[in-house]
Amino acid sequence: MTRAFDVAGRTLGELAIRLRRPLPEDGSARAKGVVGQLLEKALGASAGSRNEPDFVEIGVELKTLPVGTDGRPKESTFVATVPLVDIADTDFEESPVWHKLARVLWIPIEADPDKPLPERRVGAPILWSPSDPQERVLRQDYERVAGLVLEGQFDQITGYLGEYLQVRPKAAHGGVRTRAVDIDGEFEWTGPKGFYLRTQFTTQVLASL
Amino acid sequence: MTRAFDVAGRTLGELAIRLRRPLPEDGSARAKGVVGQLLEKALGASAGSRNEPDFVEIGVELKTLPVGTDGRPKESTFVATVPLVDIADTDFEESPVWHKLARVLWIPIEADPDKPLPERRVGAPILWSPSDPQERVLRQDYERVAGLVLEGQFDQITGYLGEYLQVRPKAAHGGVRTRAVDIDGEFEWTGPKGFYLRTQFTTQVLASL
DNA sequence: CAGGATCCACTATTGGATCCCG
DNA sequence: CGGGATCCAATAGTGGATCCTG
Repeated sequence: MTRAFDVAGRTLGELAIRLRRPLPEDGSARAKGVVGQLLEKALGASAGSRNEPDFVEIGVELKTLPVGTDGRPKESTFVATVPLVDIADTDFEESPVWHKLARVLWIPIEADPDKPLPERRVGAPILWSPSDPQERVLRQDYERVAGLVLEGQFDQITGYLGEYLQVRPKAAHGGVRTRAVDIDGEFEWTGPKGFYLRTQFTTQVLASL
Repeated sequence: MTRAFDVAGRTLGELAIRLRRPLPEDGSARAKGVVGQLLEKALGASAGSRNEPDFVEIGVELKTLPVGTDGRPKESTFVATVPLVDIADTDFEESPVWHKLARVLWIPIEADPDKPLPERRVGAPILWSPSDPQERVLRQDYERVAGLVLEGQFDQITGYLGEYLQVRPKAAHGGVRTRAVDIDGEFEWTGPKGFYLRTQFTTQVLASL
């Protein structure tokens, strides 16, 4: 938290120079993900861990959150890939989704598309855990999807499902196929998918503070 | 209710013929309001009453409600004109808004824009009164507007105000001006306004049945 | 003009598609 | 490919403008 408050108020340009990392001028499609990775470095997150929080020792996941001039999130938040092969074996408590959402350090980032990336400022950090009601809804959303995966109903898994947690494609482009296991244990090809938090939900999280 | 159930399921064309009233073919801008007036005749509403329910004797207001193929309302519902001169003297209980909303006979009407007006069907009637929580919100929305009218803050009265009840222009066109009284008792010119129920709210009303 | 309403241009939302880095 | 995300075309929503009848 000390490190997080230290970067609060600084521009992305300042952070990039300090860390000797390149930073594109514009916040266009060419910059997807770079801000998240810049903040990981800036806060000293353990990089490259799999299905584990960014700060393994303290069980904290780092998430940057693009916010508009009104302070509200502009986009949904990627949480984790949907396991299309072995979701059967993971209860919610043991799922990557829960591991990542149990404790999140939210870092709001200015995201006015007209403002050059280096000039955008980092906001005040928020260390958050789901409330009990929030956890219940997240679990319900997760289990609904898990059930459909188990039944091999991959086509019924669309972005419309889920109150807080939704499922959307997660790939370089729509043509990417990955293997999944249907209810009979047979392989099937389908598009890779990811769990995302709806913007509505992260708006609610920020507003409650 | 007997009359209302009698017209349920019939087409607007059937009603028009029976009542010997003309009915435009298309549901375009040229037909605004005609369906409401057709149903008034069909159900024998007392016509031309001022700030009183359509069925004065039993205190029931008739409202047609355009619904899509999914059965949900497609438009907001006009309730009453905003009194810009003498709202000061009317508490919510004595207001035209409350007089009209205390008991409403909702008549859903098919409103697929591609379907000719005479072919559209009348739905099952719903006799409704606000629940206590609904009434509280309606009162709050009303009183907020009443307060602004009393202060002469006519420009602050926009469609954004109100959870269930909103205020929108009510005139033949934007250039129409009417007289209002400001906080000092002076006359001022402003656009005529009306109270409307948000589509969200009437959706909730229909869904609760 | 008042009562009965809908039209529609614009904004907000969003779900599917896409992009960067190592 | 997996982890970090945003883009954007299409849809849904809404507030101001407008239209009919008597």
